[in-house]
Amino acid sequence: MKHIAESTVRRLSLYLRFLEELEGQGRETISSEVLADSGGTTSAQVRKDLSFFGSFGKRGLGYSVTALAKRLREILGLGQPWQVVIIGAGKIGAALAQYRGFRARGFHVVGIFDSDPAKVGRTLDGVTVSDLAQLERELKQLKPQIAVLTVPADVAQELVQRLTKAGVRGILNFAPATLHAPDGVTVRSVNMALELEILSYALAHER
Amino acid sequence: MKHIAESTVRRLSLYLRFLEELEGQGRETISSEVLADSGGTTSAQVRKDLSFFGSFGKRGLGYSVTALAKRLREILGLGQPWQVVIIGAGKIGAALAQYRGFRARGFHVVGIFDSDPAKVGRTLDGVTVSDLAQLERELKQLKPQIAVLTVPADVAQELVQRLTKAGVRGILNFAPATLHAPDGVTVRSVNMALELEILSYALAHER
DNA sequence: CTCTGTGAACATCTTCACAGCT
DNA sequence: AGCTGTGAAGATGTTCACAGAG
Repeated sequence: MKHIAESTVRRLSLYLRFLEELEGQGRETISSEVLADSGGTTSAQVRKDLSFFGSFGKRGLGYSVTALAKRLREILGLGQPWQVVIIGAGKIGAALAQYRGFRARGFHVVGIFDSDPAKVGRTLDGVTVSDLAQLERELKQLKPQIAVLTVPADVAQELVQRLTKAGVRGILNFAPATLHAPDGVTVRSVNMALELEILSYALAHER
Repeated sequence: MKHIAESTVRRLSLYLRFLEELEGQGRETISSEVLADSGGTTSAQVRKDLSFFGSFGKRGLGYSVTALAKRLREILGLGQPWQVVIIGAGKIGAALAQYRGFRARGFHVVGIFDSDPAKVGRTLDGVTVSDLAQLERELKQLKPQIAVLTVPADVAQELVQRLTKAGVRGILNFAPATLHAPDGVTVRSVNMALELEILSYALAHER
């Protein structure tokens, strides 16, 4: 398969979110025009995005809401559930552990780890916080494909190594650090302070 | 000034983070090559990014760490502090209110609002949660330039209207919704579930 | 001789515009 | 007639490669 741009994948997720809303409303078909508005883009962009994966629409009619939603779930890899572990049970880690949006999308939090003895043993949304020292041992059982990193920046890279060695293939990083991972392991970083700085730039440069 | 790509602004933030680390270490100059490694990019990209704003380096030598850091702070609009209000004192709102990285960068949380009576009156990191019904009245005093939205998706757009009317010019949105704002108001969205879905796509399509 | 600054070449992403199904 | 699917054109972002300052 040809390489697909991240911006395309991001839009596919937005389309899916909107399609699921429409499914709930019992709507049967939708045009690229309406789908475009929901994601803040253009109808041509919608059609181009979808065309990379096949022809799902009917000319003169539009797309079947349920069929397209199903197809998008497959494309995005949401057909099967993913096992997720959260590393770091601080404020953000705890908030994510209890975030309903994850489970709703098929991301199951199966483990939470922290090195702080005061946090180990607590339960967050039905999952007990384990000692980070037991990470390798527990991952053998849990076999998560994805890890969410909410630890201080200075230990983040070290944890990428440990997680990778334990078989994790995707990491969502919230630490303000540039991380390196071996081939075959995908790392995405979300950096709240950086998002505010981009906003700051925009405000400072308004004419 | 010519329009600057978001990807460029994002990299400038990363360069600044690394430069501040170097400042702490007492290092005086740095080459585009080393700066590139820190942000996961190339030396040509670094020089191009900086060239949009002027010539800050010395050929044969590199860039002065302190001078470049100072210049980047100005460019990013971090010269003066920003007043920030957080709308929504749930898990994520509370976590952000207490996040050290914001204050360190000159983003001051001056107000937190929630509509839940159980949360109003609580204190988070020295700021008392106010009733959302009092938003307009309190914003007249606080005069924040930036708002962080951590509310349910179905009320997010309505709050964009209220905040915009009250003079807020930048919104960082954590609700899973596509928001529309009038000209002159910048909205950025961070969507955790969507980031996991992009990861899911990458894992599902590994060869 | 080193390392910046920058046009030019290249690659990638978006928009246009229209042929062709339904 | 309506709306998709898609090459081609256009816009935007990145890399190359080298002249030239220190």
